[in-house]
Amino acid sequence: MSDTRRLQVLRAIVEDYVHTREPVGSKALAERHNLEVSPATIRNDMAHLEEEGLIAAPHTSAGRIPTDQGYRLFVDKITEVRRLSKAERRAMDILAETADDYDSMLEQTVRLLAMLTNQVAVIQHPQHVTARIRHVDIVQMTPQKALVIVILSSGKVEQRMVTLAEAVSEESLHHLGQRLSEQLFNRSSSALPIPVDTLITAVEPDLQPAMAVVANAVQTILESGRVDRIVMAGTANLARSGGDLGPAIGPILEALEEQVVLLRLLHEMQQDQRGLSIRIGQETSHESLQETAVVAAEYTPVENHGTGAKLGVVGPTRMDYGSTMSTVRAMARYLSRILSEG
Amino acid sequence: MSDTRRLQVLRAIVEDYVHTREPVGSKALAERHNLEVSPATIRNDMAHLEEEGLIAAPHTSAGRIPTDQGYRLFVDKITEVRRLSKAERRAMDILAETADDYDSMLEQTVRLLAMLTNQVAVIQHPQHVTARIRHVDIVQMTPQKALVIVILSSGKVEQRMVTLAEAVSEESLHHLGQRLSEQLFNRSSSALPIPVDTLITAVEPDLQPAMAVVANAVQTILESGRVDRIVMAGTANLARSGGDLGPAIGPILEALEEQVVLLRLLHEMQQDQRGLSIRIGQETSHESLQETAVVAAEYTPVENHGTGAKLGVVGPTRMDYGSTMSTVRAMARYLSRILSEG
DNA sequence: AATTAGCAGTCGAACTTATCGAGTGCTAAC
DNA sequence: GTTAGCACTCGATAAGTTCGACTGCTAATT
Repeated sequence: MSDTRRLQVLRAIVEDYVHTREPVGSKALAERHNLEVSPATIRNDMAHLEEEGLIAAPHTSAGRIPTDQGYRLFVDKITEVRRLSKAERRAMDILAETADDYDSMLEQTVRLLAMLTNQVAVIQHPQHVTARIRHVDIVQMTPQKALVIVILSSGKVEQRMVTLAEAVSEESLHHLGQRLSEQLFNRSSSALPIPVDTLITAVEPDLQPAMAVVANAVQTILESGRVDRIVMAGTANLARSGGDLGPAIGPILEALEEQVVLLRLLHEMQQDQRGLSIRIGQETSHESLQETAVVAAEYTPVENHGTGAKLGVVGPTRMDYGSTMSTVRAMARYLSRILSEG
Repeated sequence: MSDTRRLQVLRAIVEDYVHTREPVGSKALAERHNLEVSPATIRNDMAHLEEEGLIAAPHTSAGRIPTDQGYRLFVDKITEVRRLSKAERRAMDILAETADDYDSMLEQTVRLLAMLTNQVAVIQHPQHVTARIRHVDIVQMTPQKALVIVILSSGKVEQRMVTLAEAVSEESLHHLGQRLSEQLFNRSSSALPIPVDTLITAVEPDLQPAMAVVANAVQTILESGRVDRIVMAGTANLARSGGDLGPAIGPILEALEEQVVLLRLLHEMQQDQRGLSIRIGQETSHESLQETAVVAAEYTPVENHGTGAKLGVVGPTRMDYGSTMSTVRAMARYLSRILSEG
């Protein structure tokens, strides 16, 4: 028994099924792919594949479809990560030019990823962990309200409104901002907590209450920066991808809106040697995502592995893994590059 | 012929249909609502209503369902805007406490609105038009890159990365920021364009190229602030609301992701005397939204009518208008209040 | 003029039955 | 290890049937 032909058969099944959305039978396989053997032989192979749990038959008299394990093997051993098409490269290059601020950068990228893959795309907001404090600014909004703004080396700008116990002059606020900037400059945002007490005693007594409020706000900002967030695009692709997922689409959307689920999942996923992390069907270990697969890759502005955030797509298990994988990986590399450049 | 009873019949049809999702017949109506007339009489009324185009029968031998015009009449003349339940009030109050920065404020609100109405909720980002420049800040990121930050009186913080032709010291950048702050302070963000030339000539010659870049960035920021944006939540509710919208859900999601469509629609909608704007079915004049209705209301931090942004929900035409309308209106008022407070 | 009872007629939904054919597994021959 | 042949399975499709919820109309009633 030729073991490699079995894999060829599996590959053929996956490819055909992905393409036609219908269970594929031995005859069709023999015709469409030049395996150079008869349908009967293929049937034997299919029987083996079924025993190993790689494919399954919806009904006795129907063709076979890949199981989650089948897709897994396909993804791990069989498929090759494609090269990008010129059009895809072009789209990315164009994107690079129109990017200005941080948030819209991510937003545009996630849209592009959704378009290119025809799937739901997600990007995890980079965490602050490695970012350093670049500047702190305090702006008076009303006599008793002020906006505390923290700018990080990553280019991210965080803000928070605070209410002061009593009115503080604009100059004083500015002064406080300068103090904070000096004291916290280049401090890693993950080195917590900031020395609030020291900061307070370092200013004139009459400003100490204000400083307390403001310093706490900075602290809160840094903490909330560690909370993950996600930007998403292309949810319409879920529906468009056909009655494929059928009525399950509702729960999937719910799970996606429930960002926590996705974040946990992304967090758990380990990158393989190809620079991709993939979860298929039950591997997502989430009820509503049984019929979906997640293809993700890390992107990091610098070479600090482990803290990098992820980006990826969510689609039906029956997806074109080859092209999805390559697009996701390319997009991750691309985003890393852009972010490193500034 | 009692004209008011006809309306009662219409109301009953709308209510029953919204509740059961099934065409409602004369017999069922006579039983469930105490109209005190026989089914035959109701049939006569229904014939009239059908003539007027307010209801229609899917098949000859089926009950009637309201047409878009039927819903419209129902909304305009019949339904009353309900009061909020205690639970709803509570949810809003809790929200008020957890709000800190601008964006997450809107995000939380839109989620709450989606939850309360069980529909897709949208909030239009407030436009800058009435906001004034509060502060401009420039922070060095790398020797040749700087982040330009504009803080508006509304509390919104806008940012943009710029690349300088040649390295500029941190102090010089700061200096430029101060100049811009002074010159542009309290300038309405809609008063355009800013006097770039004047600003440039007001600084030392060696800083003029940098000033040019930076001033242009500010200009761009102010302009982009006039571009509308939308935050959205609860897309899963679209699917959950049952096969109701059926396969049409895909195009609807697409239309929603295409924010432009929604923005145009919201823009066109005029608020009625109750403080609500509603579009039903074809009134949306958008292909994919034929089966949906939009209920929106303006919210404004201050009493500058006309420039206020809108918030609302998108759902199937077959929705509970009464409760949706009240929730949307309450949320608009609530958001106005929060934003006015700071 | 409005209301009502009665009744014939319509038509989709749901159920039944029959047919068709793609696909399988098995056996025996190559 | 491969292949041809064959009996068998079973879902999908089509066609036919029944059932019942409704309607619209007419004629009687208030």
